[in-house]
Amino acid sequence: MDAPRRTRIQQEKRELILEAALEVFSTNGFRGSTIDQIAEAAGMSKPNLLYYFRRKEDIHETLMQRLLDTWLAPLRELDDIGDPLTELRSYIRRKLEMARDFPRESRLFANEILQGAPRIMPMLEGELKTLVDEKATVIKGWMRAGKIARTDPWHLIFSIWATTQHYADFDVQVRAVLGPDRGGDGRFEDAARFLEQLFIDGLKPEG
Amino acid sequence: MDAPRRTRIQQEKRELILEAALEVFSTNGFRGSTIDQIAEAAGMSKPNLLYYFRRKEDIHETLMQRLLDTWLAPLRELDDIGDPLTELRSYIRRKLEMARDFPRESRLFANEILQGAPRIMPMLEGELKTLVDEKATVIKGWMRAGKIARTDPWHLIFSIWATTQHYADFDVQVRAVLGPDRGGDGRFEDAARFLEQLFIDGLKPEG
DNA sequence: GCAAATTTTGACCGATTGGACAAACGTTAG
DNA sequence: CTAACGTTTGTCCAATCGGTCAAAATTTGC
Repeated sequence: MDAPRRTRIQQEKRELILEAALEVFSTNGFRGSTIDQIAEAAGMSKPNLLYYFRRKEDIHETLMQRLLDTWLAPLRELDDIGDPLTELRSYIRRKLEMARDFPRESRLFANEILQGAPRIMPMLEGELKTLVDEKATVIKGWMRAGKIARTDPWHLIFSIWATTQHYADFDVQVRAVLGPDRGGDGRFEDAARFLEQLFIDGLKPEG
Repeated sequence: MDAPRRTRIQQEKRELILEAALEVFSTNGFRGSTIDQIAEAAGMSKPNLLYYFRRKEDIHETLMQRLLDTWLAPLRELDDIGDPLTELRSYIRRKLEMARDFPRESRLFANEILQGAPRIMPMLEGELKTLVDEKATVIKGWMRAGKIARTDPWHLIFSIWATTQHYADFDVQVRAVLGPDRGGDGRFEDAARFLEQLFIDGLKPEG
């Protein structure tokens, strides 16, 4: 690997650009975003931005690489030690917190997948699949031990991704449907309570 | 309302264009799609296409209007008659079938929401919110009657949307993770089985 | 303080884009 | 057959796009 060897200004400005690009890319998609938009959001001129990143794709690629690490962190933490139901509950909670705290990252990822994941397909089939398969084995162990109900571990993970990321990716729809009164900051706590109940007990009446 | 008064050729060609545009828009987003791409997919020249739809936005708008009707149909069908758990089960099944049979429509919708729903926001706050509120009342009735567990009806509906649409919107990721053997046509039946179990019984071990 | 290296800018370029337009071509009703 | 109408095409345009480049301004190392 090549040593970056970056100036102080380079480090700062690159961060500034990446922050601006995250904002722009996550709301307009890659092709829907222009270098001018990113440059303006970063408070600099287009040629100046291109001094730090020579191509538009380089910005997107750098953003993507950083994203993937933090994005998979919660799943990596899912561990065999501790009570299985508690482990799953806290995985759901962590994912929901990420949707709340990093909605732009979630949307950037969603945009990429929606468009067929042209730039991260190898990572999906490689690193991601390996990690999920590994965790699926852990979950299967819990099922064999009678700690949680027997079901499909892969689709379980999908459903956790889907329900939690929904609150970032479909945020405008969630807020529109909940309305001004219920769509405020409390919506994430409501979601957390609901998801816990759903994943643990399901919908069938008690008794 | 103005009478369309369309020729036979106009009807046919407009359908052809809309079909091509659905394909292109759903995979590239609005800004990521060009009139040339749509024209080529429809097998006609760009000026010819512009004879039937004067602006690119007109195509998208027409597509969106049609989409919304069919998109909300399953929720409209959710009815007070019949067994509540059965009703919910078949709502989930219908939504999953739509994800399987109309993935392009799902992605078109997801793209629009991801970008802040600039063109359908009034519909989300109006028609959609009204419908969801109405069905939430029905579900609340089921809870009061002890037919299903007490929980938040709105977030329940969100979670059904999220889990089912995930199989259309994140299809490439689902297939990449499941791999060639489990990612084939059977993945929807696996998903249906899993979701039914999740929503009815949850994950806690039987006993 | 000065020279070298780094950063910023304005002007510019070719390619692509959404769209206009008039002329050519086809279809249809009388 | 023909005139009116509907359809298709080639050409063109202005705006926007990603990106280049050399010169100016600034920072940095000594």
